Amino acid sequence: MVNRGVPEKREGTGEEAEISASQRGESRDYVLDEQVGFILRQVQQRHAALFTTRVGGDLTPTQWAVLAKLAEVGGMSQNLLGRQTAMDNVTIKGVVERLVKRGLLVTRRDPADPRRFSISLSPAGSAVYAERVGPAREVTRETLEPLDSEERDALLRLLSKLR
Amino acid sequence: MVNRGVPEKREGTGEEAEISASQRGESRDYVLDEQVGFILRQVQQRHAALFTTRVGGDLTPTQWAVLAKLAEVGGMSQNLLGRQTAMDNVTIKGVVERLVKRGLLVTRRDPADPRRFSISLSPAGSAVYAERVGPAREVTRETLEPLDSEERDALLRLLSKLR
DNA sequence: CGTTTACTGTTCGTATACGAACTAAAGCCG
DNA sequence: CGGCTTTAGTTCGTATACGAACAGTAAACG
Repeated sequence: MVNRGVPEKREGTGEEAEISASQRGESRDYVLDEQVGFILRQVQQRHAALFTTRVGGDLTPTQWAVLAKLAEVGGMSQNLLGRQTAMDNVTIKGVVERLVKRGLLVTRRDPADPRRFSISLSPAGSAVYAERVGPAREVTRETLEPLDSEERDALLRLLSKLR
Repeated sequence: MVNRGVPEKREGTGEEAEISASQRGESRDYVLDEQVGFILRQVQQRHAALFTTRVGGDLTPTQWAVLAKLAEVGGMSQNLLGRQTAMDNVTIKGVVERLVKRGLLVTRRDPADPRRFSISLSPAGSAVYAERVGPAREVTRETLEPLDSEERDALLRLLSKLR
């Protein structure tokens, strides 16, 4: 049903505004709703909404990722933490800053390398993690709820290939 | 106390981090890298990077979505456009605003309903769409490149269920 | 040893994304 | 008609996300 041949070609440039490209039929079928990037964005929006509902609006998915990673492997430098949680060094800085301000993280200068400082969970951070890891699992479960067990495995396998 | 045979490795940063929940074994296995939300975020990051490379940094995926939707179905109100492109009314406002400022969109008040105005592509907007729809297709192709044809269909089918 | 390169963290600017609260106008209904 | 609800669009505030450019230090290497 979907045209898969993909012969690339030609754009007529001199055109009138009101007649859309697809209406002229000159560009084969670029349907927004079928583009993987657009679908991905919507799935992530749904996930984020579930996260807010279940885990709570005072913790965002990115902030949770930081707490979870630190709970998982312990303290590490800010930049490494960013890499482990898929954030660039500007983003991780902001996230850490806000979590420190809320008392969930503690930072301390690394004596071996004065450029970096080690970041770890505070007792309050550990408590928040312990308290919300259940809801966080629920979010994962609910996100995948429309799929059966076999489909879930397949999806995670395929998505992981695209990371 | 649940002591499984899974040895949690410490990082060699030479510090005594808090004892993590997973190290205590009190929370069964919440591994960030296996959570669908975390994977989704990474896949979207990869897609966004490809988009910037291929389509160009002066157009974001969301801006492209607006152009593509308008090219597909023609003019419509701002809020409807937002719904069609999966943006809330605040986000779509900002996106439209920036595209109007760049001359890619035109707006005009709806005489039948003075609250709303109709948004459509300007000639310049149509030209930009025609010029970049090819690269945009490339982005979709490259994003899915790690998968074979069968896997791509499966992924899109599964993702669509989670929208 | 000193130079070059790489890494850590920073600030600045721009662009999504969304909750909350608001104005104004349309639609509905008794 | 008048009142209630819904919708279209706006403003404000906060939180990712990332490119670009920067300073300071570590590491590599000749």
